[in-house]
Amino acid sequence: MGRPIVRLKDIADKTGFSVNTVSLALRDSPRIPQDTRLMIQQAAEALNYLPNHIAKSLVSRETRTIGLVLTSITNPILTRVAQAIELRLAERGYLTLFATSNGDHQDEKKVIEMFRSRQVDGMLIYPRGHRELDHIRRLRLAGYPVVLLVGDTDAEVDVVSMDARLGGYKAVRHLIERGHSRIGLIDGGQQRGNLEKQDGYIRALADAGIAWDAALHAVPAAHSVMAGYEAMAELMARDNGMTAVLAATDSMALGALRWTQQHGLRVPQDMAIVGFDNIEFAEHAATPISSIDYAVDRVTELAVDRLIALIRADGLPEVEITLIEPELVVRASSGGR
Amino acid sequence: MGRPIVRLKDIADKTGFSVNTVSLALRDSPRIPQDTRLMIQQAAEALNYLPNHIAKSLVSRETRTIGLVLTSITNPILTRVAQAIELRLAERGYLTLFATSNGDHQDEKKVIEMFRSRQVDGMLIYPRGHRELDHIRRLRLAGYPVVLLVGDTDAEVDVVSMDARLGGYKAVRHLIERGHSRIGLIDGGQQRGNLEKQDGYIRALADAGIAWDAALHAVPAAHSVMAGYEAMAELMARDNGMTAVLAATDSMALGALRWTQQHGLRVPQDMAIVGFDNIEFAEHAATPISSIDYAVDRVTELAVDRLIALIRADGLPEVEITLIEPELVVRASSGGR
DNA sequence: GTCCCTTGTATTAGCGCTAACAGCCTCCTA
DNA sequence: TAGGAGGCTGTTAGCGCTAATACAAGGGAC
Repeated sequence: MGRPIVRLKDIADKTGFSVNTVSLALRDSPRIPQDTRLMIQQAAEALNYLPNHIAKSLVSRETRTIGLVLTSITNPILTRVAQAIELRLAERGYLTLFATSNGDHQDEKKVIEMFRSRQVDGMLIYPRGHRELDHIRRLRLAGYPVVLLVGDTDAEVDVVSMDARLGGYKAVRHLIERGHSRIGLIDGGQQRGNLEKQDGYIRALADAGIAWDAALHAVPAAHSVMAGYEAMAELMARDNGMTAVLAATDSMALGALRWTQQHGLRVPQDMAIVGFDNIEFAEHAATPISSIDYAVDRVTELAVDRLIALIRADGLPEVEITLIEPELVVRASSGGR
Repeated sequence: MGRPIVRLKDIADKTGFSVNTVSLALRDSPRIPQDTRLMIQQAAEALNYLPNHIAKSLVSRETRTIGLVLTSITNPILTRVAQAIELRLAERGYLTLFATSNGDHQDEKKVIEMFRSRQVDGMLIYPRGHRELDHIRRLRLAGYPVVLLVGDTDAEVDVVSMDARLGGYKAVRHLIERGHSRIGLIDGGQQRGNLEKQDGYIRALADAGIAWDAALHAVPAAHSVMAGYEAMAELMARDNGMTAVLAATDSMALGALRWTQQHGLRVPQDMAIVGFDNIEFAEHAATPISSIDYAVDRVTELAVDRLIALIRADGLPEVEITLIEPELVVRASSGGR
């Protein structure tokens, strides 16, 4: 490869100053007179000098890099989150190292180790599950700035997240207000806030005096449109009197909608549908789908703010859990407009 | 933050060996006898040692990091590409530094400089446009491994990409075969392969003896569903006798479909629709949409292979342009099945 | 003219690691 | 028993940069 690497030394040789003087001049130190500074800066420009960030990091002990750990991105909302985070971090002068855990606990641990080895200044993590946060807690205790992008009040690590429980609650309450009492749940499995969604669902039902009914509960293997379609088929086959359904992601809600279309059900008259995340395709579906909005901007902004606050902090600040109240966007699929 | 950093020195102090011996032992050098090696490795484990990748990079002159430059991710296909790339690079021991250019030329340049400054081993770039590749060509000439993820045969830089021109050609030929001659084009502007798509469109028409008609051409500002919807409205308002439409992305195709639904047009009888990228939501739309498949797996695999080959290469290998022939997936929106 | 202070610069050390080399044993061979 | 060969480990230097310190020259105050 042999790239032509221009170092401070080369500028020093060219201008006749020492490496240290060049370093100071390029950093606009007042200790170097203006004339000298300009001359050195011009020489640097002429040589097309680019500072070696690696060497700088070794000295300064900060890389200005943060690690973003995601599970596999099947859910479109995660990509929006990732992009928004990258953008906000870039604004603050940080680059984003990116890795996916594939929803596997061992992989998640390995990825975090890699990031540590590369001396990232902090990490934003979508953990695989809520039950296994010990390794992340240890990270925090070791003084590593970490913010989880999903979590609960008992995480013992900083969290900035959409309040999925409240989202589930709001969605179901909305359906109950529209007169539904047999409300299905297409769940998302153990991953990423779905236990909270399920919990919100259960509480809203309970508050209305409606008991949990396993016959109304489906847990597909994936989060895809197809998974939603099949879950809907399964629920309908059970002949459970269902008149409304809540899906843990909009993709699955779209799958459910598709099933109703193909089987001659009218939405919302025969079947009301509510999804999660409020992705673009939910709004523009054949029947626009009501959805719990993810508030990507607020979540990512607060998460990045918090992470940078942790990086700048001295000691080990108190854990802060920020759950953002999500809005329900009512559309035709649940009788809106 | 003051994290407790364990260095080789700490292991050396604990075991009584020198730093160098420790370093060799941890790298399983045959020059260190087995017993010593084991003992040192255990000590390292006990201290929870993690090698400092930054320091290693400074010496080895490789960071095992590659930079991925994307335009803004509104197009869902880009996120799939990004994820697939991250995965393949991870398999080969590389981490992915991630940055978006926002479709701005200056930002693109700045991002590339940042990556250089951070000594990435190579870059994968979705350039903003095809007309401004000079800075990337210079990168290549300076010996930097670069692969473009979109491009044309005259790029003078390595390219691995879907053959968008051929995709456009195939889509239009398909529509012509189904009897259409007034075929609209909802274009994607100058960005990311859309000039090629347009060119394919024009050639297919020309081959069938049909002239280009500006009245059938719309160029929305974005790639969103809404943009497709509005472009469709604009095309229909022109009263141009259009019976089929090709959209440069599936998102826009979905917008076009939505317009037809709201205005009582039957698809495909009154209006055939074909999109690009074959995203999940195209397949499961109210009327499943025909689409040119992106072949994410092949593109990303070949791109990563090529990049790593360039990284390992000695000199400056010949430019290699790989355009992958895309398949047309015919669905109901253009009369399939 | 001495002293001190400022100004501008060079020198040195060190970040954590690797690579090249040097040195000291022990053991074998002639 | 001298001499060499190997095995094992330590020493030194250097990656490109920054920070601390040293130092030389010039200018003022007394």
